[in-house]
Amino acid sequence: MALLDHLNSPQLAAVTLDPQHHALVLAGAGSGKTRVLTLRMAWLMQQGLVGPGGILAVTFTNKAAREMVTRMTALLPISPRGMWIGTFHGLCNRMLRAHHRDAGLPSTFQILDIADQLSAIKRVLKAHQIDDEKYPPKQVQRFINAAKEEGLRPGQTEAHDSFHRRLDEIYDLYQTQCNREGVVDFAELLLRSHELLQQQAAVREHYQRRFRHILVDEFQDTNRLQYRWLKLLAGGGASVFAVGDDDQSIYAFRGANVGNMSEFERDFAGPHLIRLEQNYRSFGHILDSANALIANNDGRLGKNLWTDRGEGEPIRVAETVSDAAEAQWVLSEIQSLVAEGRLRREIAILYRSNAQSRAFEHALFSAQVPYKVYGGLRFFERQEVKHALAYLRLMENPHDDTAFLRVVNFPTRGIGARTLEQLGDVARERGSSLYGAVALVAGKGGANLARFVELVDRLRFETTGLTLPELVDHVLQHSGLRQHYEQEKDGSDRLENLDELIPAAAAFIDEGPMPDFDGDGVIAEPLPDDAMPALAAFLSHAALEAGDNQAADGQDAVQLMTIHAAKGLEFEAVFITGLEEGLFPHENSAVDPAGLEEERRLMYVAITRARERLYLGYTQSRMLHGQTRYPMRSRFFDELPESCLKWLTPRQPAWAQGAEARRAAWEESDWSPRPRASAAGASGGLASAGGIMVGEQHFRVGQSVHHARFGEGVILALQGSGTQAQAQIRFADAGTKTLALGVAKLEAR
DNA sequence: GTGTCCCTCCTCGGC
DNA sequence: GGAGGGACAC
Repeated sequence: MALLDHLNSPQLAAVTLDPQHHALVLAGAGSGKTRVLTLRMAWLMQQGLVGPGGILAVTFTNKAAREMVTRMTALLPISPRGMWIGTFHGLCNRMLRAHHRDAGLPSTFQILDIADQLSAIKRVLKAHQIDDEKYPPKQVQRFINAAKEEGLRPGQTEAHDSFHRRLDEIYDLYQTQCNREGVVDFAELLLRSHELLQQQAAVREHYQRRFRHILVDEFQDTNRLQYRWLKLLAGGGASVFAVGDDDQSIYAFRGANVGNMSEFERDFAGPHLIRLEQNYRSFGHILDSANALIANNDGRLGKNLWTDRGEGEPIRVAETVSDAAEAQWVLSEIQSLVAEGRLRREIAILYRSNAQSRAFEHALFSAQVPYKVYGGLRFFERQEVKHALAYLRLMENPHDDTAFLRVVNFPTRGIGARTLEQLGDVARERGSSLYGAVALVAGKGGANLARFVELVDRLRFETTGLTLPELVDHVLQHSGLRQHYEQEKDGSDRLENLDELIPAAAAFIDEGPMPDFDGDGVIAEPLPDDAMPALAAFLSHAALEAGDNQAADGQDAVQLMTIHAAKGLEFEAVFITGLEEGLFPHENSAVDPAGLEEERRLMYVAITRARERLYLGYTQSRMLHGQTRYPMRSRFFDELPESCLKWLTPRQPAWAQGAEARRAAWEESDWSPRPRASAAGASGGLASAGGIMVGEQHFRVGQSVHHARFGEGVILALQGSGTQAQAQIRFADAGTKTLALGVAKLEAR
């Protein structure tokens, strides 16, 4: 059958697995994962084993979902309309819209993005006079989201001390506020949807009957709640086809639980485990390096990538004197690659943190090499766009206090902090929204508030019956936003973005009618056919899909991005830069073994992005937080097979690395490296990474230490010697401290 | 009520 | 080094 041509045998086994069986597909980088996933769906339908309505396919990003739909429709002449293919959040939103009453939500519920959520939390703290220094909003936000991702409601979190009991109370206050305002945050979409399925038998049974095949992409990135949601949906006998790679799990820091992979094996009674290990992307040296590196991690499910493409070029490594020099090196290599005829868009510069992009941008810009930086603010996250959306949200749901506060005095209309404080007090007393309390504020402030409410009501009234793009245009014009940015100096960029909302709305409408929330209409309620659902859907879209961060200009440009952003992508040539202790592995992650393993997986992801050429760079000195650091080269170099590497600069022994070595070299004005007495015996290998002796103790950068008061930490930098010796140490709980090694009692770990 | 300066803090980031 | 938030002057 044409559908199955050119598949290797594990791929074929996965695609044509008995439809009754569950499967866990361990799909290595570049092993044809997306192809297997889409072919599996196509095969099931082509064999008549399931119709489009019986499939639920879930991904993490909108991009991945779109790609799946595109590939699918290329394989089979079907409309993806009846199919549930989307992100976890997108699908949960769809379910909650259809069953909002059963889920206890207003039909007009709005979605808070992370920024909206943070401002909602700040309001909670303020309204209840909670000290925001003791309970920093960001920390409260992390606590709430982590609790929700574990499926925990207020009162159910582990409150073993007064601090956490208070956090739990704040969580409760926050949730009450969200419920009153009719808003849900991202984690709430998941949690509500899970509770809906759990508590409403009719809804649960409906979807369990409907979905016969559940497919999950990037399964290693699922959190506990997402896994429970899947389990609940599969509870009616559906087959689950989970595809993932434990070695590419790089999102534990935001709640991903790789443990779901082994749990899946248990819960689904030993599913068929299929390994896709043949790599169609990279040459041998690249894969050998990736395999050797990742072998240093414990508890892997186990997998070894191989290729029949041959060894290819060695991996080129360079040490440079500074971050600027590193950028110059990368630039000159890129110029040679381009001269050889490679496309710039096939070349990627990868880094651990966004701050590193500046040096590369500077070098590329000066040399007039086109480049594109990924990351940063995206369209729907821009201030001016969020302002416009806030007006739209208020028209849809006037009790959305977050939206209210964002624009109540923007553009300024004489409503200040004092007036808003009064308004807040009144609203709290009456338990109403800010909008609902406006009439009770007297005086000049009250009159201004009344004018604002009139404006919103008028906008709603005037736009009835308009199409979505017309509606948006009207609001931009009559809210005063457009005039505001016209008058503002340097406001032209913002004005452009603002106006871009109109075509964005038009494009949204063109993408097709609103998804029928549930095609069979048995449970879902029919929706009225006027502009309001379009607006509601558009607002969901804006929250769930923040849009591109930069318009694609079609120019052939070098790609700059973090390694996280590069996951899932591939390039002919890849530069992995800033391979230094403290940066990569990052100092915040090096304190515990789990963090270090995640850094190693990140390095694994970075290496496996390259098809033909791979370059590794590190530097002797780097500007970080406005300070110059003298880092050691990354420990990951010691985990790569020497036979795969080609050093473009001499490989310096480990003792010649780091601050102490630089200081010594400078003081002695002696650039011929030789071992120093303090590091005698150091001759390569992990344990010998330079450092200094203080009394009987030997310290080195990257070492884990214990301090009686500050707890566990890791040495970031060393300076001085003997009684003058100091160490900069990052402690897990106490932050970064500079300690005198002769005085501080440190235990080596 | 509004605008400006200074102080702080600092990974990775999709939905 | 640079963004964002709070304190303070107009």
